[in-house]
Amino acid sequence: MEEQKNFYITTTLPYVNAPLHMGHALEFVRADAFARYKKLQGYTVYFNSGADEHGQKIYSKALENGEEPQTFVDKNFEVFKKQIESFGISDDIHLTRTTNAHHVMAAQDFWNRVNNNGYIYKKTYQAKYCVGCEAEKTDSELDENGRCLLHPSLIPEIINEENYFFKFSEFQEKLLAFYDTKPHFIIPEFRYNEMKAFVKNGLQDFSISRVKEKMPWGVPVPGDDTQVMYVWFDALVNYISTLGYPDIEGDFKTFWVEGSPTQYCGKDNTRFQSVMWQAMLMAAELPNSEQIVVNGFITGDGGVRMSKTLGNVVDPLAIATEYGTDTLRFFLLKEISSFEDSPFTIERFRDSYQANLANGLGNLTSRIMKMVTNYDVQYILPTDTDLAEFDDAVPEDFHTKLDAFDLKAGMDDIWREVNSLDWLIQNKEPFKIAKTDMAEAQRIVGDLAIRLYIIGFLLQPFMPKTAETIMTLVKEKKSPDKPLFNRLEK
RNA sequence: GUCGGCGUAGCUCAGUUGGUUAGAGCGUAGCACUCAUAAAGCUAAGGUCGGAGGAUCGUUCCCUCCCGCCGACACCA
Repeated sequence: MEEQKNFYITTTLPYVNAPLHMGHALEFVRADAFARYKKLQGYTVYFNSGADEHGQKIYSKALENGEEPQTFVDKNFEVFKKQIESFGISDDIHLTRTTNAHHVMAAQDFWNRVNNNGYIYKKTYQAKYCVGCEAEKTDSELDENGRCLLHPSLIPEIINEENYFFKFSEFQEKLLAFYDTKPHFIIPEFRYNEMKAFVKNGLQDFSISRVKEKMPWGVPVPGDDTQVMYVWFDALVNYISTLGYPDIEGDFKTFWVEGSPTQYCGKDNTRFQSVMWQAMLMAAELPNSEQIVVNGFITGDGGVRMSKTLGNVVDPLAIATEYGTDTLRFFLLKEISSFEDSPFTIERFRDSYQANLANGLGNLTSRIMKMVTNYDVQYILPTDTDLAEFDDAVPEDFHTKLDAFDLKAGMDDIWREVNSLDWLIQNKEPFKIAKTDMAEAQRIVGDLAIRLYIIGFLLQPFMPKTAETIMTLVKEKKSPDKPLFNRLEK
């Protein structure tokens, strides 16, 4: 019997107090494309995402709206589901909610496990609190004088409170040893180097709870009803609570232990996923993640940050609505750098759409399929199984690039194939040959149709609807009754 | 401040383990074709490879310095 191939992939869980932005879309679309790619390779895939629904920001926002926090997050979760639908995310995605009863139980179990192993203790935590913001501030949110950036006239209050702490400091050596065994644990490499440097600099214990009196909206700390968990022991545990943890048989075994757990995240999240979460897993004596893939940020023109003030924000939902889900996916996967910061502007988006989809892939499909129908071309298509093993059909290094999470490079390969088919038609001129030698024209067009089919096949993880449309047209020997991608007027 | 990275055609980026004319895609201009969404194809214009100095027979690619940009240096999902 063939060996069972399992694969687990997850995104980070967005906060659901605001609409998803382009960076979220990027993370969802990349993880989804990779999940689809693995499925095509015969893996049984568990694709996880969800919503982080606890914490101060959500609690405050709910109160502002005069709603119960649970009502507020319930409502937002529905909105969230609609939003990721417009990103073309696979139907079989598993969505974890951190307010879900099983997750709450799992977070508490995880806490107990770490606590029983002796890695949790209580001590005084000093937080800086800005009265103007009514929120705790981190050092990076304060200026060089220790003042809040938004309220520089106020001196932040120092709040002393008893919190539970995680003995992060005990994991420096273990983490470094773990990293030594995993040369590609964090992708790209320069992020890995940053994290190694961070760990080598020494680790300090971090606080993992808050006083319930001040912030009741969280998972209760087991055995202490005066405290709730802070984000780490709550949200991060979703990656395994979704798999049925604390049951460590079943899906947990299949996908976390044997499924090469792979986590996508934005670059601001690298440390949480690849250092803190890994130490937490070690403390719980559970297996570590297999790989952390770190995206860059999406910027406005010229690499500047997107902001309402600058008016350069591009809303992924608006793009999906106006141009289609696959077009949004296309741009994110083909034109946004796989690992570095990258600009998304409507002008770039439209330029790329026109060149690669309307004039490129869409037009190519029309011209080939029109000849197929006009010349009554016959051909035999490879089966999907053939294609999966038919290396000649796949651009060289295509799999190597995708396996290294360079999805953009894979897309570039596919478009090289699109361009070469356009070139072949112009170069061989089957439309001229058809006038004198129909058999030869049919042979040429038949080859083109098969190669177009392969493009459709390769495109499945990236642009699932378009891929299906192309494969169906070629299978049924039909020319499209309308353009796949309409040209844009200038 | 410490550590790391980057600066190559209008734009986004490849590349060179130093060696004759520096590449791609998009955009721009021209030619030409007709199967196609007036699309595709061909051709062309466009670069002192951030600046200065050094090592070398020779460097955009090595070394030093300078200028500019970015990231990490913890409690930010």
